[in-house]
Amino acid sequence: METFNLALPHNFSFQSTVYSHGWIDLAPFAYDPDRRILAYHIIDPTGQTLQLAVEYSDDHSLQVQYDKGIRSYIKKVITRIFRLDEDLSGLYKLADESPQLRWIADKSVGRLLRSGSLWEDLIKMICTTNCSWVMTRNMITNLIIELSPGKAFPTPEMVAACDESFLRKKVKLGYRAPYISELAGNIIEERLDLEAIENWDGNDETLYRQLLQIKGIGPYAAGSLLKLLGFYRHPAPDSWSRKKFMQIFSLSEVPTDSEIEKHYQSYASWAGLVFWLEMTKDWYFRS
DNA sequence: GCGTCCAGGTCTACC
DNA sequence: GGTAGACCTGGACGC
Repeated sequence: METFNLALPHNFSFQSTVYSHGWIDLAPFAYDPDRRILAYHIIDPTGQTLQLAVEYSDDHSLQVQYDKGIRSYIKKVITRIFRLDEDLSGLYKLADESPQLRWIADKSVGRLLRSGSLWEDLIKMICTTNCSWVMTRNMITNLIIELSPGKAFPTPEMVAACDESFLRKKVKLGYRAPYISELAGNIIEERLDLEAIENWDGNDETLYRQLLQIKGIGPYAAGSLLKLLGFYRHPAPDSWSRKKFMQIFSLSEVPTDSEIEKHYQSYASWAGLVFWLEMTKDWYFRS
């Protein structure tokens, strides 16, 4: 195994990023909470599967171990996963000005864990819709077991090569199979440019509408993907966070999405991230 | 053991 | 533009 260290932003928290949402629970991520090592597999552009292990180092850097591959590519992947190039100064300024939100800056939370690629994030997001978390986990695990011998998340080419009924029955994607099959085909045949989405520097509402054009991506999934792309305006609540909001604010019934949006609208471009952090605040105060 | 509900929603047809 | 019904699956729950 080879090793290198990656410098970190001063307000980076390894634990807060790892536990920022459910992605850590989905393969090919495998986290050892005792040793605090995050393992991950990814298929590089040459088609070989790389094995990575990431650990927080006391000198405030990430120690990255890898079995093979080009270091610059691995560095790019790790930077994407941990959001190392994300500028959250606006969020922390907002948090510093509010006693209610000060914990956000104190705990250095706000970096949402991502997969090694936007493609992987897209498929995982579709697999969170209209099902329990156990099913999401099973679908992602099945995709890897059935399609990718090296334990990494399969590429669009691997998915597009599969029969739709195989994806539906064997991988157990159910009615999501044609959506995911079509998405893989659109990427391969360059009808959908993931690079353009990944490097988006335009209006976030335009990007939101573009994401909604993808079959299987509705308001919840598009809003959640926007957060993973660094645009935090949309709360994009789901059934879990609606109930959590109801519990936190002692409401007698589940709030509507517009009620949630109204509650956070003063946070403007940070509204969606503040919403998610408030809903998950107890995660960061566990012993 | 069996039936029903619903989960980190979305799509389509219809009005 | 708003709404009803369908959609895979499997765990939880009531009976």
